[in-house]
Amino acid sequence: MEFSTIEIEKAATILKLLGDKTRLTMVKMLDTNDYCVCEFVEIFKVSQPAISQHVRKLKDAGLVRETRRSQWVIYSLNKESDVLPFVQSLIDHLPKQDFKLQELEQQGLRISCE
Amino acid sequence: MEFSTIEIEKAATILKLLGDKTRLTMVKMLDTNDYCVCEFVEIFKVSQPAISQHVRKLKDAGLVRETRRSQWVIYSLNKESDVLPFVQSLIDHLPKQDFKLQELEQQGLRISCE
DNA sequence: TACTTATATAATAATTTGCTTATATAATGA
DNA sequence: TCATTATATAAGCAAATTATTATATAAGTA
Repeated sequence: MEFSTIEIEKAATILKLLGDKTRLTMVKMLDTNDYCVCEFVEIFKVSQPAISQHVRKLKDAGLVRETRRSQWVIYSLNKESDVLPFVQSLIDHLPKQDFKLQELEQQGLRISCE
Repeated sequence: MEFSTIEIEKAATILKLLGDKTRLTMVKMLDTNDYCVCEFVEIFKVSQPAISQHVRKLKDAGLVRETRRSQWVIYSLNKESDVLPFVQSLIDHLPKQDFKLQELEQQGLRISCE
């Protein structure tokens, strides 16, 4: 076997989670940068509660972590997730989403909370 | 880029399709053997129409092909699907399901339509 | 031809999903 | 303290999903 394997049931759960364009894009974006909720709101053109609900599902699956930095909550990929290798091999097939970050910057909407 | 990429939207559609334990298992099984509907019915403990509906979704996505051999309809992976590389890299992480075939054979339920 | 076996399709019901709006909580700053 | 900004949670609703049962179609066989 080439790779470490993951139980079919667990894999199906992850695939279902990522079988949504918004969440899949979020995970691909988080592969190269951290993002706060308000940035996702700008990018995905849906309501703030909708975004909160998506990131919550990712968090419940252990795929992302959240860190509060003053009034913002920053989301990042959880490098310690046991399913990350599986997820990583999957998102490696997706085109980079860096242009979304650049759009944010051009609109002056990138958060930098230092 | 290491791999050929697949559009995010297309990827999300495939992941949603495979985000179901039954369909994901089917695809993993079809990676090493062809199966007919009645065999899937035995294996998955759901009704025959439920199985037909699952394989239909896989077929609509171009992931499997069907061949009629006398009264049986045999399903196989469509080697020409443009998303097969993506799907393949994903199911490579799943444990082999050969034991299911062996169970079928032990119960005398393996179809051989020659 | 009539019966059996294998499969597909239609109709339907229960559950889940993904959004919305309204509201609560948490941190910041005047 | 009070207002503002960022985020989370709750409630409600429409659409999608996945199973079921009933029925249609297709092939094989007596």
